[in-house]
Amino acid sequence: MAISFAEENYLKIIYRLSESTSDDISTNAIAELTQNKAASVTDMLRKMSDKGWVNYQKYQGVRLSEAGEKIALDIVRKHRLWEVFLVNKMGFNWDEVHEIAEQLEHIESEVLIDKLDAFLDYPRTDPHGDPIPNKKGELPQLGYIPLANMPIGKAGKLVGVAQDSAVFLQLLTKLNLKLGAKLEITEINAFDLSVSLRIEGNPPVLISHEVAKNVLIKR
Amino acid sequence: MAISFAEENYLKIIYRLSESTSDDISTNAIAELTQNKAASVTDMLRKMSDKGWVNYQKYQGVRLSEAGEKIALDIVRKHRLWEVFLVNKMGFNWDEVHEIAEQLEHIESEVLIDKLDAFLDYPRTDPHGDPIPNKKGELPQLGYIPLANMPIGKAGKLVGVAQDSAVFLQLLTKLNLKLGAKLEITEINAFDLSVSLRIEGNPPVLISHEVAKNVLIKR
DNA sequence: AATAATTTTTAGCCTAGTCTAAAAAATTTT
DNA sequence: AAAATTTTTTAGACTAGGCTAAAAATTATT
Repeated sequence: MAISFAEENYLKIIYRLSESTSDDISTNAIAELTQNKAASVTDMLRKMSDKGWVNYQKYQGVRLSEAGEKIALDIVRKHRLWEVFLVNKMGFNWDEVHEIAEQLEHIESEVLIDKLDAFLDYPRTDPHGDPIPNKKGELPQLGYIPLANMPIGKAGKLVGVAQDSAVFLQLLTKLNLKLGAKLEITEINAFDLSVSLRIEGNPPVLISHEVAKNVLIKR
Repeated sequence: MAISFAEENYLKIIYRLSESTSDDISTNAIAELTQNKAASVTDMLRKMSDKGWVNYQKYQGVRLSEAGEKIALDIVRKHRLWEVFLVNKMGFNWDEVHEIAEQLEHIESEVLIDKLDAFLDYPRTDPHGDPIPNKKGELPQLGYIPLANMPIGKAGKLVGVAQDSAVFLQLLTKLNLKLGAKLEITEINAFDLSVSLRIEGNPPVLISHEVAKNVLIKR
């Protein structure tokens, strides 16, 4: 019973949504990211629940089962490794690779992925700074995450940046974002993923998703 | 109106069948290679005819239209470039790459293929010696083809080999296959693609598909 | 040329994955 | 706590791409 593209996509998206919350994931949230209607999502969740990949109670939302998480991590691993390939070997910019990696992540060959991993010299993060799970589905312990991935309401400390272009660092200075600063996300705007950020207890300021992706924090 | 995986597969298979004959391609031949039933093939041919990719007259077989051949050549180009990648960069053996390339050939990104082509240093043939079409769908003029691709009943002259391992060359000697020999395929066995070969007018001898792939001939 | 065998097509059915419209449940507002 | 709103599910329909069984056309054999 092989897994279909559609099923892989659902699992990946539920995983992504689970990264930034410990709540159950809602039908609507999934519908938005898969670009399907809520009714279609309900259908699919029921089927995937029957297969044991998710735990789903109607009207209550869904979360990945152990088996489902394993599959999702494998897809994420493939996606991120291909992104490294596209940027490091094929010369794409890091903002051009997502759509292509969305396709490549569905290629089925464990040995290919092992060889690709070796060819890329066993990278620990993708070009956006996101960690790459290993074969067993374990995430490398980086000691930091991108600010953009920090759950709303939790505090973290700025420990580094994923980029060191002059313009980026100048912007951080202007925003008063310095190493060691205590940060807390108060809101993420769905429209552009811009982040409302409280710095050292001051009133929140707005920063772009782009900036939030490149600021590294420790919980 | 994007093209589907299934449609790409049909076009590729019709192209492959057209390579070794100038007759129309039969429903049954396509059914065998696509692993579908003849009835399903008929359905699909009707649909692809409506889209203008093939010229199809019921009971008369099918051939690619100009548009269909362009698409088929593009898929063949992608398939063969990915095979070069798998062998030259990822360290696969040339007999392990077909299934993976079958998947990779459906990845949609023109710029990726351009970059891959450059990364591989613009190869003219794939690891099996088959020519790689360029962006415009033109096949490089190699001056030879693998014996395995020679139509039944046509004569050719041995002009080279695609491999130079000792065991392979020893086998050629044993078979009395030497440079300049006049060759003619009398039969191809569907079971293992082994080839019944007449050498210099002598009674036919049997050689494996593996050997036939690595013997290069000029028509 | 008639019959037999083979190939191809038609007709009707099935599954996966999607949709819309309406109903039901949960949540928010008054 | 009742009403209004939002979210989710159900019911029924659609398309792509398959299938089987039977009918029709083509090809081969007597």
